[in-house]
Amino acid sequence: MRYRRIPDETVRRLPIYLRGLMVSADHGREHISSQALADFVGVQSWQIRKDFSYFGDFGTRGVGYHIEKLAREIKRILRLDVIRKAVLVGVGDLGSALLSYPGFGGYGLDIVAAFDIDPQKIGAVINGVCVEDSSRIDTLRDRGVSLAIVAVPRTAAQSTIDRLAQVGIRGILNFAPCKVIAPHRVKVISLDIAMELARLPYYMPAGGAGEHPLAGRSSRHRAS
Amino acid sequence: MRYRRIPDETVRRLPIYLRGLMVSADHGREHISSQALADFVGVQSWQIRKDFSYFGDFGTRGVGYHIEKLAREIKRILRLDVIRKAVLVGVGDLGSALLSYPGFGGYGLDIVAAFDIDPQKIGAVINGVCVEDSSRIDTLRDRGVSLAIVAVPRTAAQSTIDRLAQVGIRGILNFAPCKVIAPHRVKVISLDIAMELARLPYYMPAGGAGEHPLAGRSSRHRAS
DNA sequence: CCATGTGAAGGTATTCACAGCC
DNA sequence: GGCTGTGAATACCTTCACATGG
Repeated sequence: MRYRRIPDETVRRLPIYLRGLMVSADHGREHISSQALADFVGVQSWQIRKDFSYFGDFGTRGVGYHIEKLAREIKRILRLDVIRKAVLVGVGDLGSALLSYPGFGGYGLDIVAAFDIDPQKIGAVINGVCVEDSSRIDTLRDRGVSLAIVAVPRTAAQSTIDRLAQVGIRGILNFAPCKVIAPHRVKVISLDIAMELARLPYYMPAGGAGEHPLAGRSSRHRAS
Repeated sequence: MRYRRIPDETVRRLPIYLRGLMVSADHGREHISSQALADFVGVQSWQIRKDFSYFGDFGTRGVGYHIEKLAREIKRILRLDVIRKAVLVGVGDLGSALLSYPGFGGYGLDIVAAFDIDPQKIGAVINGVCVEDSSRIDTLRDRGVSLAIVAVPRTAAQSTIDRLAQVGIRGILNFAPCKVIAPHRVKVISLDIAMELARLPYYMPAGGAGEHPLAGRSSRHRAS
């Protein structure tokens, strides 16, 4: 059935499929079955078919999915079919690493500017991007940027996000380990690296010292 | 009711509560209500109470939760009640940033070693940790390390994880953008930064160019 | 009274099994 | 024969409403 609402969990998996398809496309094959893609990306084949079923029929029965076409379609759905400009705020260790991070290009994401309040850092050029003073965030209004990555200390996160929201940024990836709020028109996704690592010990099978008896090995959902 | 299985989604939120409690403890208060904690961490109050209900009665009706006691209890459940040693493999830009990342300590996580194959990097000291040759991963067997962070290129991820599994690592946080497999006794959580950023455009309310009509503003689950 | 803890209801996502089509 | 697409069944999680206890 076409055009049901796409579940959030499906949206979460679409980039995984896209990543797999982009790598898979290099292998020279033209079509791929849900089973083959499943093996490649680590999701069950029926889950893949179900996910794809939410937005029409891309597959050919008996053949599989046309890799190129499917990748294009997923990009369209995720709105990754245009180059999108992003900026980085907070050029600390993590921020610098993100500026040099090669993975964004594959999704059509392009970091075009970086900001920091530290005079020592302003003027530095990292991976072709010049670090500007944070006060110049205001100039973003006219630069056609829709995305921002926030890698500032916790105490500066909320004010940074307020500022970005004011100048028309519409999506923010936040690395600061705290709750932040933004206007409805701005979507924020938060990523707390330490928290992810902190989740690991719970799932590690017993084997060290005193262990509690609760941890179920269940996890149907997102294994990671 | 005590001792039902703890839902995965609850486990995912426990570190959020812990983070909030640790910050909140500094404010001098001794007790906190589910409502106050809810406002602070950005989760609904009944969700918090439900989550806590899976592992016994920590609260006092009419008063709230004892911050110190609750934090200790959450740490115990997440098995963060001991200092855990972690290692980093892959000292590139991201790896270096992670070595300097100050957030792990709060959860009792301590990065005690780092590995890379690049001779240029071996011997360097970052944040008090000396970079060793990757061949020395084998020496981990006797160093009492249970966690590893993998920040190597995609092509090296699987072999790195195989190696870590062999020497007794039991939990891995993987930053390489690909599917990886590990023995059952090893829990892997994967984090693909570019993929998170790629998820943003889908959720950004219309306002630019041609937009598709599907994006529901639903998202009951994890807003981020 | 105030705030917790929890059955019950409601909603969402996963999993199955197979009809339908190439 | 092989593979997709999907209703139905199942499992899980969220949300509500209120009994229960300090």
